[in-house]
This record gives sequence, structure tokens and C-alpha cells, in this order.
Amino acid sequence: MVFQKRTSSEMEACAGSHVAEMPRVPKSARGKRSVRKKESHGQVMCAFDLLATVAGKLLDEGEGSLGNMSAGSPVVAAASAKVKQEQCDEEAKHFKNDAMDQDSCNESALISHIAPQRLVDHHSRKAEDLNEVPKAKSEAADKEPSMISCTKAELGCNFGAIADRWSPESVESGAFTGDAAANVMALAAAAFNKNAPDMYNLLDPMDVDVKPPPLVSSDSTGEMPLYGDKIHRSISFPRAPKGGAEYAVDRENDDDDKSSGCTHSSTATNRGFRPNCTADHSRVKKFLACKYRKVAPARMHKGDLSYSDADRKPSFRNKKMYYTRQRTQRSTFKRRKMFDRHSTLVSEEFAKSNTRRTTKVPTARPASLEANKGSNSMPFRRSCESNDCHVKLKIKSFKVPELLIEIPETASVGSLKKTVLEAVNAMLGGGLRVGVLHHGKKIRDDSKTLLQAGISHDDMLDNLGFSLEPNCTQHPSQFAASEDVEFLETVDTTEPLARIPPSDSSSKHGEVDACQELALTPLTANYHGNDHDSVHSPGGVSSPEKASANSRAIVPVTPVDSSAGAIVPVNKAKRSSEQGQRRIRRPFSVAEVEALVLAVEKLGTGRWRDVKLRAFDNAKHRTYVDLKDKWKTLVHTASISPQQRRGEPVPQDLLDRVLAAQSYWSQQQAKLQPKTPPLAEARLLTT
DNA sequence: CTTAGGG
DNA sequence: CCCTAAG
Repeated sequence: MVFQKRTSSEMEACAGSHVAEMPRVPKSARGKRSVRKKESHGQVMCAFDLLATVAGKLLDEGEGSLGNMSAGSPVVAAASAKVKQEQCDEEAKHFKNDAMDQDSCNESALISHIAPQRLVDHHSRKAEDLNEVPKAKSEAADKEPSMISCTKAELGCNFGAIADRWSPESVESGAFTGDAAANVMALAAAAFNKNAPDMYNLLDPMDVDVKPPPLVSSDSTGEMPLYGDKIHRSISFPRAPKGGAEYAVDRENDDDDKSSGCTHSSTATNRGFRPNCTADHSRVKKFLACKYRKVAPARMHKGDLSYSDADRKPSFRNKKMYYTRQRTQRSTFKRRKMFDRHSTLVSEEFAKSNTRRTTKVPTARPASLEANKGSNSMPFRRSCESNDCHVKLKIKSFKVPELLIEIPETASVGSLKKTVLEAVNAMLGGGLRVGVLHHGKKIRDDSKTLLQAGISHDDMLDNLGFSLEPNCTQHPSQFAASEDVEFLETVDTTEPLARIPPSDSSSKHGEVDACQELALTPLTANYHGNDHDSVHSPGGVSSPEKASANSRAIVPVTPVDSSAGAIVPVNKAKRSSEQGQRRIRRPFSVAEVEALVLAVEKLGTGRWRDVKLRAFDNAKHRTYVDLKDKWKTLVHTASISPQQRRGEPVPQDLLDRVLAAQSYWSQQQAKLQPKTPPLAEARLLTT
């Protein structure tokens, strides 16, 4: 008699480990490999440029209120926060149960009142009790009544000063992560309101250095001019309040904000380069126009962009533009390196030394540069009790959501510009949100302190990231509810505590190492992959855990303006360099490896579908082929010297198990292979 | 769709 | 990871 290979394997598995064979999953339930072959055609993608446009948008947003608002990043932030707040409220209605949304709302709320509070903080530093805040605020407002009008240009310039002054105090260990996000927001807002050239600098991953000046002992400097100090204070994080009290501060204090950031408006240098809005815009546009890059025409049809169901969700079909991950573009592959760089521009660093300052200033903008420098050199006083609890970081640039635009190849450049602009505006219409990522993981808990989030002054460089995220639901109605939800889930990563640390991080910051938990509860618990989103909502979808995967947005794109669209309906120009995109590489974490090993030990090799179902059913990415491949590499890895191994080191014991399992199962396979395995059987058959 | 292997 | 041949 001849056993079917699989059957025998299963039997052995059961016999050996007492594991009941998993019922065969119906075909319908089997993991399907996502469609990969995508077509595409004339598409122009422009991600980095978004930054430029962002500026324009923000300008617009602030237009109305700028008149009577004082300048200063806080104000700007407040302004945009207003808009965001509205949306958040809206969102809240739709996703009341979504933690992420709540977070986003908190962030927004924070932004709106953080500024005033900072000011207050400045004026009544002693008033640790939040109860005193209101009073202090009014005082503050009274003290600087004359600083109420600033121009946008000033705002922009001020950013330079602010950025440069971003004191160590700005990011204290005691600050809430939400505060951090808010602060970043403020900075971003300010940055975007700068005149174009300066903005470029800010955006240039190579330049802008927002690092704070050297720390000065708290009382060694009295030189700090009032306004300087103000500026500084205005962007620094409020002292960590106990509880979420500060969230209660109402936003009616916008008035205060108005006067808060303007103290420096009198700065002569600022006057020097006060561009007008028009100028700003044109610059932005120009910038955009110059930078847009044509990319692979990956025509996106129903989620072919991504490989995972979750990923696919936000594939705004039938839309002209999409925000998605860069990686989804296969055609972009060749340029990926370059592109990734853009997407990595999020990097910021923690300066370890207080003295080290690398302020590369824009060679292009002498004026502003000067202004900035002036302020840079200005010492300021910082008053942080614990001098070593500061997190110093510089944000080279923000990660901007990818923007995909589909436009006929025959469209004019002008229409392209317009299209891009519209897309960006559409995205920004929802306001921006700043995401904070640590070790590639999104920190969603705004109430966490930086310290708790693992962001400490002695942190490693490049562990922190910020991203600008569009406030997705501008027109919720345009999308199916489910889609929206999924989108949200996808956009965001997961709850820190429930996550598996990125492969490269040794989760040394007190983050719960979910890996072990998962890995150690093998038989029953599957490795849930990175799809910890389920933590937030049942049936959650997978979400890439890497920073690169977080910001996406659905843009209710208004049809490309008539001119562009009408001009050329020639969509047939595809077929050129299509092909699907290569999936991004997602190194297996130790936890995953362990889960895999466990499953294989149980099921044996050659049953990858079952292994997948058993241990990676929730990891939408990770197909059985992936698992098989991983096993292959594991076997290989285990057989080479440790020195030759690369990537995240896999515990030797795991590798040993790999080899053991491998040999065991291959043996089993060998036994069954020979049509005449046991002599006895052969005899029986022949007899 | 799954497996198994080469690329 | 991708791609393919096979079943």
C-alpha cells in the first residue's frame, strides 16, 4: 500500500508530537497570493515634492486667520490644528472605537493648546499646577499686545530661529509623545510657512539641522533676548503634566496664541526677506514642477499595488491619484534606492553631545540664513532640572505620504503640475498629522512620556522618525465604511506594547517583547505576524510595521482639471514597463523564525500551506512560499558559520532546531519516497 | 492553488 | 523575494 506523502507526514507529526492534525482548511479560506501582475501606464509619481506643496496648502489654510493672528509656529500650528480638530471630531464620530483616531484627535487637540500652554509655561514656570494656567495665559496675552501681527514671511523666518533654538528642553523625557508630535507639527507648520528657499532647506534631507544650540547652564546666560527666549519657549514642550490635564485646556485660548509667537516679529532681520504669498506659492510650484519624477507606470487596479489584503485595501480604485507606498511601484524598482532615500528623509538624530552642532544652512538663502544664524548664536537659557533628561533631535525632513498620480502621458506639464497640486491640496485638505515612530514603530499613545516610549536622550541615532500624515477622512462618505476603517488601520501601525520589535531593534527600551510571548506559546498561539492591528480592532488587517508603511491617505481627488483630462484620453500607452512591484523585503524577526521552526517541527517541511495557516495565518504578508523560502535560508544559515551570517542574528538554538527538524523531516520523506520502504511492506505487496 | 527549486 | 514548472 502506498501512503500519500502528506498523509504519512501528518501521521508522523501527530505521533511524534501529539498534535492533532489541523483540519484541512477549505480552499476558499486558503491564503491567496495577491494579484501581482499589474498594469500601468503613464503615471507620474511625486512624493517628495509633496513637502513643497504642503507648504502651499498650509499657507492657504492659515490665510484667513493670519491677519489677526500673531505669527510664530505655535500659532500656525494652532491654526492648522483648528482645521484638524474639526476633522478629528468628525472622525471620532465614525471611529469612536478606534484608538488611533482618538490619538489623532488628541494630537490635534494638543497642538491647538500646546502653544498657549508653553507660553504660560514661560510666564509662570513655577506654576506647575495646571490650574494656574489660565491666569498665566491672560497675563501673557497682556504682556505682548503689540506683537500681534506678523506676516507669513516672518513666520517662515521665525521658524529658522525656532528651529535653531529648539532647545534640548524641547524634547524632554518627560514630555508626552503626543506633545512631541504636536511640537513637530508646530515646527512643520512653521517650516511650511517659510518662504520657499528656506523651506527647501528644511526639506533637504541633507541640510537643515534643527538641533538645539549647546546647552548652557541654566544661569550662565542672561543674554538671551526676551524674544529669543520666547521663541524658544514657544516651541518647547510643555513640562510633562500629570495626567492628561493639559488636554483639557480649551482652545479658546487661541487668542493667546496669537500673541504668543509674535514676540520676535520686531526682529529686523526678518523684515529683510518677507516674501509674499504669491512668491511662496510660485516657488512651491516651481519646486514641484522641477522635482516630479516620472515613475513606473504601474497601473493600479484593485489593490494590485500591494501584496497583502490589508495593503490592498486602500487602493483607491477608480481614483486618479493614490497615496500609497512607494514600494508598491514595481517599475520604480530601479530607482528604489533613490526613492527610498526620500522616504527615509524622516530621519532625525539624537545628538549625543550638547556641543555638537551641525547647522548647515542653505547657501541659497543668505538673508534668511543670516537671520537664522543670528538667532543661533544667541545663547538661551534653559531650565531643566535634570539636564540629562533631554532628548535632542534634529529632523532632517519629514516623511511625506506618497502620492501617486495617474495622468496621461500626453498631458501637458502644466496640467501635471496642476494635478499634483490638486492632489496635494486634496490631501492636505484634511490637515496634517504628525506621526512619531520609534524604531520603526509608531507610537500612538500620546500619553506616554518620551521616556516610556523609549525615546531617551541616550537613545541611538536614527531610531526616531516623524511622518506627516494626511488626515484621511476628508470625505468619509466617499469610501465604504469598511474601507475607511481598514485604511485607518493600515495607515497606522500598532500598539507598541503588542508589537513585535523590528528585527533590527533589540527592544531595549522596555517595550514588551511580544515576540517571546508569541513564540513561546506555540501550539495554540500563532505567530500573529505584524498584524497587531487586530489589537485595535477585531478583524484588523495587517499593517506593515516599518515606518515606511504608515502614511497613506485616500485622497478624494477632484477630477483632474478638465484641461488635463480632456486633452488626452490616451490610456493605451502602457505595456511599457509595467510589471508588478516587487514586494518589499521584510526580514523575519526572531519571533517569526521561532514560530516557523515550531510549525515545521510539527508539520514537517513540504506542507507550507499548513505551516502558514498554523503559524502565520494572521500575517497577511508571508505567504507559504515565503515561509518555505525562509526555511530554506534558515537551513542554509544554520549550516554556515556564524560569521557568514547576516542580518538579525538568529539564536543558535533555533538554528539547531532548524537543522534537526530539517534532517528529521527529510528523513521521513526519504523513508516514504522509495516505493518500497519497509521491506515488510514490499514483501506484502509482492506476495 | 501548492510544492519544489532555481534565480 | 521572484518565477516557474509540475501536479
